[in-house]
Amino acid sequence: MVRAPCCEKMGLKKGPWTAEEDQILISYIQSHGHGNWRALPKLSGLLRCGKSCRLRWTNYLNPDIKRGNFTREEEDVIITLHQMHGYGWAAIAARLPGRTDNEIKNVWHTHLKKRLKTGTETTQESTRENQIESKEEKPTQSFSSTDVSCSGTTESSTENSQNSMESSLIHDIQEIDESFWTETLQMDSNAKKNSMDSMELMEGFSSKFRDETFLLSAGSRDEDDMSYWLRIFLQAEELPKI
DNA sequence: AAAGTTCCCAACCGCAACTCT
DNA sequence: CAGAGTTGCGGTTGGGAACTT
Repeated sequence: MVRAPCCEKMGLKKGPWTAEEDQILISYIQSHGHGNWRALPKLSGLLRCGKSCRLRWTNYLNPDIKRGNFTREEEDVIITLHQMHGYGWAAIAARLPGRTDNEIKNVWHTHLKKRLKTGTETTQESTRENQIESKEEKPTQSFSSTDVSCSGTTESSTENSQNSMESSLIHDIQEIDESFWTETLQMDSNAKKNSMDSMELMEGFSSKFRDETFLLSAGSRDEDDMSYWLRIFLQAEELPKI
């Protein structure tokens, strides 16, 4: 497969985006959508390659993106899913509404890796990080709950109660077997074919669960409540094949 | 206050998968 | 079915901000 020439084309701008460029991209997508990224720069008048436009939009300008720091719960979700998926950032991002794969990747490399390391150094559990570092063997569903809950070693007493809740959730996550992810990823693939985006997929999940009524035990729906999504994952094992 | 170092994140690169003709 | 074009993903990097000496 011959790679299509991209930014090396003369005349295309690289580097940080200016506010004007952002505005052009936003207004163009708002009025025309982004059917063809490659044609978008030409049509919108931007001196950027389509790839750069797509990245700028998906990682920064998209209004669906949740800005700001990651919550403790989000970080724990990343750690947990990472231990299951390996470096499947896109798969993890699909399960953290409003977060991008790039963002998650950055958080992992800047915070979570260290956090895990610090945690593992202070406990008897030092093997997991080594396994992760050793270039990601196939992700496995069998891991110790202490691997995750040990992260962040010096917690305040208020955080301790939160940690115990997280530990409980994480313990539940361990119960999800590989077939869940196989099926979920298959759903992702099918959803892509149907042009569903990840949010629609998640909505599909939640409405499906509501239909099944077992969401009754999952608490109230709140887009920003990571516990909600965690519970969705936990109960997804019972999801009938779509 | 200045120089050096570390941290963080937006953006780029290259590959692979997917879609279209 | 093959090949060209397009999109998505993960790895990596450049440079500004924050911190330390």
